[in-house]
Amino acid sequence: MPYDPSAFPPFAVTVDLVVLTVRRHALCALAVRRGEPPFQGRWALPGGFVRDDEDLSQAAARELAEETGLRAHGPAAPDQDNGAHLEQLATYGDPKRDPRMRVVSVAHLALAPDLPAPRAGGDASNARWAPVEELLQQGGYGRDGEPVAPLAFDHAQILADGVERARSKIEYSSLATAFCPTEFTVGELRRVYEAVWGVALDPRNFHRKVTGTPGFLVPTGGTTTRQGGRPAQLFRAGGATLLNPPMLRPEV
Amino acid sequence: MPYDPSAFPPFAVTVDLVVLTVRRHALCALAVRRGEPPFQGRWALPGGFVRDDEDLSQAAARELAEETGLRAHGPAAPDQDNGAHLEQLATYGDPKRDPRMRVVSVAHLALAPDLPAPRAGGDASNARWAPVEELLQQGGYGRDGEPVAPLAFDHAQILADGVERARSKIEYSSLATAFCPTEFTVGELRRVYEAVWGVALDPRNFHRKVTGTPGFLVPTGGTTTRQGGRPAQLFRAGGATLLNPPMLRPEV
DNA sequence: GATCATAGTCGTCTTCCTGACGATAAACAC
DNA sequence: GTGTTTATCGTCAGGAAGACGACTATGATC
Repeated sequence: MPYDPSAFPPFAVTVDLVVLTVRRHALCALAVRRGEPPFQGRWALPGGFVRDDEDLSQAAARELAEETGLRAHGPAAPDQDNGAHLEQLATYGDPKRDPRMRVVSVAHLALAPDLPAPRAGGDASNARWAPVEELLQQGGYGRDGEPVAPLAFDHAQILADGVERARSKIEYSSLATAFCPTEFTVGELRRVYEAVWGVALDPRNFHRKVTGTPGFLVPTGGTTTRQGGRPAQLFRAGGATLLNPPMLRPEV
Repeated sequence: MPYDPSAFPPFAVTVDLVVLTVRRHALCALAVRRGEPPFQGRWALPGGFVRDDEDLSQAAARELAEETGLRAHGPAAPDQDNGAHLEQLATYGDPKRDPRMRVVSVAHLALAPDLPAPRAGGDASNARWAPVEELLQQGGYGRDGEPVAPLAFDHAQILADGVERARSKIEYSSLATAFCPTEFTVGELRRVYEAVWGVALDPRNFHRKVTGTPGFLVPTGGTTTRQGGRPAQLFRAGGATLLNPPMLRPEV
């Protein structure tokens, strides 16, 4: 693949990942600790260089597998396996976003169920699920009272954009099911919405809405009591990807 | 800005523009004729290399100004001047999308009122507004009976994605006003929706909807009869950017 | 084992929004 | 004036959502 380097400025192209999940009623993102400068020791989004023969989505899927072990499927594919939803988010190319050189980062958004434990090259201390609220508060203090350093590079902005994308997209699509295991209850799905939006939803109206939307949920016949209380029906994600009319996010 | 070329594969980064407008009741996109290989003589989306000191949005705004003379304003800025709306669309990086070398293109979407005549370096024959329907039909025949060559590179895909973005975004935002001049009537705005969606809307329900949504339209006090018939009130775009509840796109 | 707490599920009622469509208003062409 | 075109207001029925009451089926507690 010959080219004339004088004809255009050379760029490094990376993919960065906003991997979201819901743990303990909170929206969490995967963060990895940087092992080398710049921003050594700081938390950052997982990511890496795009290889010479890779498409952008391939690179993102590869990084996702390396960091979490999750297989990815695109926005169009159904939620058959236990993989994560993966889609392109946006591209960030400020000339000064990386002090070393000109780097353009194609950010991707991944939504995963709670199950997997993070693994960054097998070193658990260098990867963690952190509440997005905690990752986004600049210069504040975490739950343990330790001062919180902001994310490396422009990753706070990328994370914020990814969270906003997720928040708006579960309104009009069935994407919230990507946060759930293969089989789940209406209540578990509702808790996903509540965690992502940070609001409380009326269980009765929510139940009516999701069970009344054709193609959204398919009953599996089983029930579970894992949430306590009366046994709940188990559902699988249906074929519908678009919700019409959408799920309404409460105002304030 | 030193870097080690062996540490990562070098990429060329370009911006491509999907510039949409509404002319004669049809959604049209700006196309330029390629003057050199590959795809010499074929129509393509305007675009170019990102410069070494430019942000991506700056590069897109520069290309837009070069091709159309339009000033751009971002998604957040109000529609004060006569500029065009400009936002990032998506990034395309298939390893084989450009036969010469590895090129990653950050596509942007611009929405402009009808006014400007295209100018590609002053040569009008090398730039034109074409109905998107015509640009997207692969291997068909245009209105003049001439065979239509598909757009260069993956630009048909990019254009299709841009059109889809515009179609969905005018549902829940006030973005349709970006297709209108500073002052416009309800009927003109309705014709924008009809052209972008390719459907007919009920004038009475549309009028009730847009005038009843707070912050969407601000009456200027003037009237016009430029559409014929009874004089219509003139409006300016209001401060509201999000439409809640959204404008509903008819099914079928 | 009765009681309680918890979560799930079904209904009702009111309100808001939309789609369908009738009716009137104000310009222009002839 | 008559007809045509576009704008604007009004009415009505149907659907969806928010608020909330009521009942059900578990496990936990006394």
